[in-house]
Amino acid sequence: MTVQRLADKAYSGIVEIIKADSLDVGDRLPSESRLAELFGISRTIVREALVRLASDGITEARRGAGSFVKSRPSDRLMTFLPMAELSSTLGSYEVRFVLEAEAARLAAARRSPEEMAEIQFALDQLRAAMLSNETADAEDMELHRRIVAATANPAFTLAFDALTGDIERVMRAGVDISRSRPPHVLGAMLREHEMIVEAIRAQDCDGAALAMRWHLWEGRKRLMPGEL
Amino acid sequence: MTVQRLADKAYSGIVEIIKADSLDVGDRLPSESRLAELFGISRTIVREALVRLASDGITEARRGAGSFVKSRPSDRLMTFLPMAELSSTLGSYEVRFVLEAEAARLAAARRSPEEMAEIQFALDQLRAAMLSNETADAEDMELHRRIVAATANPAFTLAFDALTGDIERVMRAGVDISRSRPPHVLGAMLREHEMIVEAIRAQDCDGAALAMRWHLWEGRKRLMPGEL
DNA sequence: GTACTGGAAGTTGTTGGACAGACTCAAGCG
DNA sequence: CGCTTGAGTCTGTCCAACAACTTCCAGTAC
Repeated sequence: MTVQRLADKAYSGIVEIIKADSLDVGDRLPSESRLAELFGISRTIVREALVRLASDGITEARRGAGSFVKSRPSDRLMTFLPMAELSSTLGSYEVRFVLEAEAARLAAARRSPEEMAEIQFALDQLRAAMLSNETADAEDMELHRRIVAATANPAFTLAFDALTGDIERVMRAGVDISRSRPPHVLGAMLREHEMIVEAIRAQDCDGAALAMRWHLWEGRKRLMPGEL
Repeated sequence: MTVQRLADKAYSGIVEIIKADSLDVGDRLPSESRLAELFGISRTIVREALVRLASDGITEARRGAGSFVKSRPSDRLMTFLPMAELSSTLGSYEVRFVLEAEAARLAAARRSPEEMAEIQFALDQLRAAMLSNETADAEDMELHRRIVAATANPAFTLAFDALTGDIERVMRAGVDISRSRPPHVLGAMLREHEMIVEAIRAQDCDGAALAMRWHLWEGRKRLMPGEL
């Protein structure tokens, strides 16, 4: 895929160092000069690798002090996947239950004629693929995505893309799901939070869901008082 | 927050160029030397910015040819937001309703003592921040994230991070929420899809949600027959 | 003994120049 | 017209140096 430039090798080399020496979060990496010497490349290239590592949130450079581990890359490469493989396919369904069921409801309410046509087309494609091929994963996914898209709510699509692993789409979409801050009704907000936490502590499932729904509803009202 | 190093300025400068000159996907950027001259900095620093832009999937460098636009940053910064600004903050709430309410329910059921302690800690932090500062957005977000994390389901966390714009975390997580294909019970599967589409066509909201839930449930049973 | 000061050493940030390898494009040749 | 060739351009890599900053310790003042 990617051409293995020297900077790429340096990148994985540094990741390797973090894993092999089991450097913890906050630990200091060898200096740029040292790494350059170690890999037999120039410091310039080591810097390029470090810039990318920093951009990926794995390391952090402090001028005059050194580069430090910010989050361990092994967390995603080793610990995370194997352990959670099963539970995440299962877990993915868990999320899709609530997400896509609601998306289907909204799609039914809001779909435009054009979106309906696209959904129908995706269904036809799926039918054709199923009859001819053995697998029709792509068509299946496409139909689901069309339905989600018909909610006319980009946030739904965003969540769906994230769940189905379409990271590229996620990045291309609106990243700043604006975090506009509500006015200072801090007291009420804090109380709502406390109610949620209390329900979770008490393992009161319905109570927790209800409190969260209430909190989000109030937050939305605070954010845009006009809208209903 | 971030110290404005020269490379950071170069990064936004290049983004600015792409937007201002409305460079399209596939168009070529000015050469590194030209950019260096333009910004009044050395080529090395321009390269650092380009490395990050490439790592972010915005540009792509081809040796001997130049750097090219791979995906327009304006798509997320300009085109997307202004049009959908209101609807996406509102829309974000719509999704969070269903997602976080269910997350709170699961968190209540599954939280470990450690996770409960973390949730409590986040709440304390939020309280402290609210009393001292004007804004406590970060603490608010952190509390919500802790609750979602207590579902013990990485897919929930993934969707949450995507919705709150924490793309870095999304990418760091396990990207391949494996798309293991169910065995070929194609006939049943197709019929379920048709029911969903039919409900959406008829604008039968509850029917659509129900059909989708049914479909996902059956799909999960097909995927792992043992698990209930 | 303790607290402050100063400086030396080490590290990242930035610069300018240099060369190799790869691509582009057009002039020139068959 | 089609192909080759070569000049010009561009990215990839290296080097040597200086600036700005942090860390740490020795030495001094109290």
